[in-house]
Amino acid sequence: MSKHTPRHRKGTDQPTLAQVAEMAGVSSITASRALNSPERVSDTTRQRVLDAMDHLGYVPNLVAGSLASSRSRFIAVIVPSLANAVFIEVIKGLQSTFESAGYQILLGNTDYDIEREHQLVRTFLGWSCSALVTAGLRHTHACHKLLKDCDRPVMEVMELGEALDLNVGLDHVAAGRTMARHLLDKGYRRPVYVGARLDDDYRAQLRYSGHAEVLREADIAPLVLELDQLGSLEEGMKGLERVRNEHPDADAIHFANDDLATGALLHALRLGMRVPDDIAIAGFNGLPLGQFTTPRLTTIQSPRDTIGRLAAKEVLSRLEGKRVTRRQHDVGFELVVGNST
Amino acid sequence: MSKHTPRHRKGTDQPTLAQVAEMAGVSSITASRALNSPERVSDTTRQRVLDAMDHLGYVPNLVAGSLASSRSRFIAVIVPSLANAVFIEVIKGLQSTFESAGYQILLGNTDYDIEREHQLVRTFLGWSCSALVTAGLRHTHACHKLLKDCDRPVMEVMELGEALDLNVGLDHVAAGRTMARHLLDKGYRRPVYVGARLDDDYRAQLRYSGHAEVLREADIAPLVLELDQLGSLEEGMKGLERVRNEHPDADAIHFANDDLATGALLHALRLGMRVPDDIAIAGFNGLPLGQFTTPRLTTIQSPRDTIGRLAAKEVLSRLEGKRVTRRQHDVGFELVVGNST
DNA sequence: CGCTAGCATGTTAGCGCTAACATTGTTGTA
DNA sequence: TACAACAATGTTAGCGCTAACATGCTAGCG
Repeated sequence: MSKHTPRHRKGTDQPTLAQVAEMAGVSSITASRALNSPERVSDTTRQRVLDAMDHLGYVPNLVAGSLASSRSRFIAVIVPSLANAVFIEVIKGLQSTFESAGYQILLGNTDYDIEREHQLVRTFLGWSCSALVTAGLRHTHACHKLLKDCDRPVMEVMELGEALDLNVGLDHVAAGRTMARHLLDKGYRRPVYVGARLDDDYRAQLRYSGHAEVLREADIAPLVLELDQLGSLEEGMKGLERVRNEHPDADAIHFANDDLATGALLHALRLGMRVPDDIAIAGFNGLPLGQFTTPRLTTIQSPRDTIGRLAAKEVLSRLEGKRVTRRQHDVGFELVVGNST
Repeated sequence: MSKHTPRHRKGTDQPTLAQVAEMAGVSSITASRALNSPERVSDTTRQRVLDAMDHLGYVPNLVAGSLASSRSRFIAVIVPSLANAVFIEVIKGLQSTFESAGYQILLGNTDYDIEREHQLVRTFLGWSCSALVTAGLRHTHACHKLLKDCDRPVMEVMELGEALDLNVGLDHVAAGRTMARHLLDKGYRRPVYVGARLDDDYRAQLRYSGHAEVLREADIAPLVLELDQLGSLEEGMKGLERVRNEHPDADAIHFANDDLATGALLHALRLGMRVPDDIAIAGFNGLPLGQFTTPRLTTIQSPRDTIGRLAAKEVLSRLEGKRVTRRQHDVGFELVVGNST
């Protein structure tokens, strides 16, 4: 015979919907509806409920709501780095669109580690996120499976290719080709591609492969040089130094991004080098920074804000149940010719 | 007489702990413990449970766990803007520290609107966040109350002052004074303070008040000029133009931040002006950008990464139940004299 | 050999909310 | 007048997990 000592759990001592409902003299489901589907409750009742909420300082417990409805208004956003302005701008685009649709962003940072991505995906799925947005098409096998089977919109951004579900980005190989062609057209014959951690930042590697392809077609052996830090002015400076030491006859540097390129450009000017006469410098991204230097940086403008906004818009259409016709969107890119090449 | 048609709810069709437990031949609480307090389960049992989880592709439902335990491992982080590198760096500092302690960051962006902050605080409390970190000491009355009564660590960062609970930041008035003094020491007598949206970015306003104070002590009437965009190179360029039109005799510009200052500096160089001879330029923040120009920008270095890390560390101590002795930490600042003043 | 301490595991009862179905009253219409 | 259609509200039963208490078993001790 078990004795029935009544158990007690702590909970938060916040007011609950039931208390609000009692105060307003309605059932708790009515109080719930007053908040979540106000059109299903009469005006007078709704007002009484809202007054009671105000009075008690009620804050809805979204965890409980989420469990009951098995929907959270979370969007998981997974990026490889916060140090790079590119991802920040994509996040901004995503955030403004999702927040105005009443979704909350759950931000995860992988530090360019796909194992970490897998872990983040698990966590976010555990929070019943409504959709996932992740940078890139490369995942661990397990993560790929998880994303494929998770039965909610999955958006892969930044690059185009064979995607799991939705895909917004640009063709990085083509971008690399475009810049390499520009350099050849301008008469440079000994360009060096300088990136950092290319195994991790494989989009930079894709751009390099486009670059190398064009050079080989012109019978020029491609040269590549790899740095340690992904995108900083400081590291760009080191990049310039290393090119001067290791490839003293180089006539152009094609940097993997604008941060590196601008760092090198400003350093070159400081050393009294003439850009582009002594050495030409090109970047990738089209950050404002590079457009404020003298000479202006030659770069490739990527529509980062557009990626964020478009990705969010497509995910929202899916969440609203609309049939999505196009799963893939190429946002393109634009060669911006400055005076540094 | 009610008929008892058995009801069915959908849920997610994901495997549950109960299924894992059944497969492993244990009760669900044991399966739960195998994950959350492994030291309370024997090695063999734990292994059987973990195998079953693997086999079923189990992903823990964190929403349910959170509801049951009324703890969420979320840290709410509220910043006024993502456009500003300063907040990004603070976020990075917070993120790396919290993530390695197993907490997930919930990011909110107020766009410098304290009503929006209030709304975000409500949402995040609704998610049972373990702690809140917010930028600044100014809140709506209702938000202040909510934060005061929410019974979890609240950390206010960026500026020092009368805080709700924990506080990590620096003295912006003193920073403004320091830069103004530097300008006077260097012999400038007609400096203009240039900021943007000072009512919203009230920390810039605080710096101005320090600046103005020092000028008045030297019997110089402070001048201020207000721009529309908070921090962009482009807007800094406009700032320089406006100063030239509206205060043609100005000999120095004290910008509210380095983005504006650097934009003005690069623009001045492009126009062929001599800096600091024709006009001196100073900033605030110590972004790498300003240290790469020629001349280097005079600015005030704020330890942004430290703010993030220290804030996270203090919050974690509190979450781990340690008695916190100091609620307030002044991270200080440092005048960095470049060649632009 | 009885007793206690402690470890491994189980039973029960919620956490606070909402889906699904049920009930009541009110209106329109043939 | 009867009845369908609908609008407003209520009842019940979970969502999947873990806190709190309960139990059984082994080891250690005088």
